[in-house]
Amino acid sequence: MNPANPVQTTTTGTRDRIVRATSRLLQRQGFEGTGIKQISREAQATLGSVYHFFPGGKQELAAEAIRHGDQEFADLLRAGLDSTDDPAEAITACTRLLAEALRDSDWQDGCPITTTALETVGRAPVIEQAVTEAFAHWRALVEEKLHGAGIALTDARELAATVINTLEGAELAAQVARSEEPLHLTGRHLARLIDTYR
Amino acid sequence: MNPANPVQTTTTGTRDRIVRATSRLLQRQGFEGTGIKQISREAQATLGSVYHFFPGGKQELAAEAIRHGDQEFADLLRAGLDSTDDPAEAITACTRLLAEALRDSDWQDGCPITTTALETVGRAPVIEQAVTEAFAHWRALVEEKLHGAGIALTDARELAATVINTLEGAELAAQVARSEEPLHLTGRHLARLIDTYR
DNA sequence: AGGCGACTAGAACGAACGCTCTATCCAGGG
DNA sequence: CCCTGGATAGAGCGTTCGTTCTAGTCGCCT
Repeated sequence: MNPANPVQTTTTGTRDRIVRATSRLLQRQGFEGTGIKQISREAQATLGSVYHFFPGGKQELAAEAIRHGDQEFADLLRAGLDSTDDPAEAITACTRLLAEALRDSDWQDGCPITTTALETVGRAPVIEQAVTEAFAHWRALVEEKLHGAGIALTDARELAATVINTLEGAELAAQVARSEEPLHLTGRHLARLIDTYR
Repeated sequence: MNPANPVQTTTTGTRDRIVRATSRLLQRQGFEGTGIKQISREAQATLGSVYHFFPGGKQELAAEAIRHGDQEFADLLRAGLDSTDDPAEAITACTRLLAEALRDSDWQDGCPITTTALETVGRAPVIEQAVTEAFAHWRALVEEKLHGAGIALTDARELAATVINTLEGAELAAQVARSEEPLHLTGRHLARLIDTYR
């Protein structure tokens, strides 16, 4: 319990496995379609462990998994945005990364939080909070890039919101159609839109 | 059974109530979150009636409900698109209608098919088929409008895809944020994008 | 009048759900 | 050496799930 001590590895190991497994399952089958027992099985943990770490039950666990997905998506976004100085090119780089990840997962891994967000909107405040924060987080990353490239702050903020929303929609379309095209197309259109602001 | 006869009212009444109730429930709570018993309760029908009209069970029923939602959304889209000749203005009219409908339902009724689409992608072919057709249907409506307004066919087709995808993303954002703003913002950005093609 | 098919009605099935509970394990401190 | 408390383990609770099944009602055709 000494805060100076390194965290014990077994504990964080189990908790972390549970969160990761939950995040992936929510991404692929949504909140209602994922059972706690399936999570514990997939995470190689027992039911007891799950409720030990998440006494708030499924909702608390899902909220934590959403935060994990938030970070995951933010990492991909950052990788795309940092790949070039040009803001329009940077967005198309993001769509390219998203398309690759989606294809490589056999069209299974779309946005890690959208399905759960839609299922629980207006009925699970703990989860909704995590979702709201994730979207704000992603918008902030894009906004910073656009503003840093010389776009006026208000324009950058508004564009960032549309960029994130459009990426969400394109990812959904790509997943349903099992095709990278909606994402690539969206990349081109977003780049064109951004270029009208310079 | 004479095809010239008017359809018997009671039969279509019950079937129709079941489809409508299913459509609304899928829109609000998704596929996994909606039970057949809840549907029969809400539709004022019995379990027997549900399985009588939809022997394929939950999936067949959901597919039919998706087709219903397809028509519903298409009607709204047409209303927006027909409200003016200018294609860019027409799209913002659509975002306005969507924002109103969402607000008036207390942020409950987003896109009627997205949640179910995400939950069942890659695991319920009957539903996926209906989803694919709905998206294609909506794209076609927008494409026709854009092409009719003088935009080249290829550009119109590509733009239509992005328009639909972006509307999906904006509706999701608006629902989560309980705000009309993402939709209005998207309307302005899409209009701007479309205007670059003229 | 009789029968037939469309439709309604809901009890019952096994399986799975989220969650609670008790029992056990085990490392670190007294 | 035992004690303590975090962590693991899984049986079992009551409920609901999707589906099946049998029984009954009703209107229409011959």
